[in-house]
Amino acid sequence: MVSALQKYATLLRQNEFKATQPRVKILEVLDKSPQPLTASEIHEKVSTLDIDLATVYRTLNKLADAGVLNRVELGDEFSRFEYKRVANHHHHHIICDSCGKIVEINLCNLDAIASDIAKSTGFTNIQHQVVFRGCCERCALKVS
Amino acid sequence: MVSALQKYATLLRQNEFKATQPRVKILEVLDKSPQPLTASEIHEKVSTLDIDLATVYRTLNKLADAGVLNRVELGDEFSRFEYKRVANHHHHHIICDSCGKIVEINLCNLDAIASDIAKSTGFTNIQHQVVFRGCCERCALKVS
DNA sequence: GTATATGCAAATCTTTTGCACCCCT
DNA sequence: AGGGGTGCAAAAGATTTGCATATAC
Repeated sequence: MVSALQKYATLLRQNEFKATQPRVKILEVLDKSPQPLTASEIHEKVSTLDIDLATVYRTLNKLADAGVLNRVELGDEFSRFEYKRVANHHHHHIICDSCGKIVEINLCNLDAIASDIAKSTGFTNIQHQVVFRGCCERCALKVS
Repeated sequence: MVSALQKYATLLRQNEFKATQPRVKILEVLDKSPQPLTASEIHEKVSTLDIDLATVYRTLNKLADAGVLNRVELGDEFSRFEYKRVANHHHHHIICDSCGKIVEINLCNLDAIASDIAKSTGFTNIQHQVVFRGCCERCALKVS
């Protein structure tokens, strides 16, 4: 228990942040979540500590800027955040249009396309961001 | 001049909308724009007619739902809209991180990936949405 | 004439910010 | 002790909505 929280405190100090209770708790919640979470979802999950929503936002922004978290945009009005488990591990997500479930996708062959785009548009330093949407297995059963 | 506006009026009536002045003007602005526009950008461009921003939003949402416009999400806080020139013409966009310029991308080989994802995740009916970001030629010159 | 669309104002929702106080280090 | 971090409240910015009036058909 204590050692688990130490892990987050150490991670914070390594990135020149003070290891405060709100930050440790937020990291714990994100580490344990199987999918990226919105600020509001995180705020609910840490409600036992009465952490202010503004603190959640400030923490998420700072940790994402420092590279401790990934900021995930899925094309709706929310920014989501996920614990970065492997440094720079490149992946994408698929979100269920019906229930909002999000699953990680590890296939990606867009780098070849990027060089074609560079050639045709003159853009350089091309990054990409992909979101898949669909209907998850559970929701497919409900509908039919 | 009149015939050009007739084109939008006809398009509106074909989709069971009344051909009002605000709607015709909004369609004209989007048709003439080389890139997708935000509600606020459209509102500025139609400022000669004193169209309310709420009307712009309502028009954009209805026309996008009806399939007359494409709703474009580029991972920032704005929804953008583009005139649909060819029915269901599938494409993506690249946006310059420096000046915000948006260019259309017509390459897309993600359909093959979609079937792999279906196999590994159980999701069905998979759509995708891709945003490329980079530095456009003009901005690359400025920086160097 | 009637249903629909618009303008105006107010509300909603996510996210940010100012400021006084608190607590890591 | 000192400076960053937090809570609280208010603000900001995109988008939506209620309602009375205006307009297309």
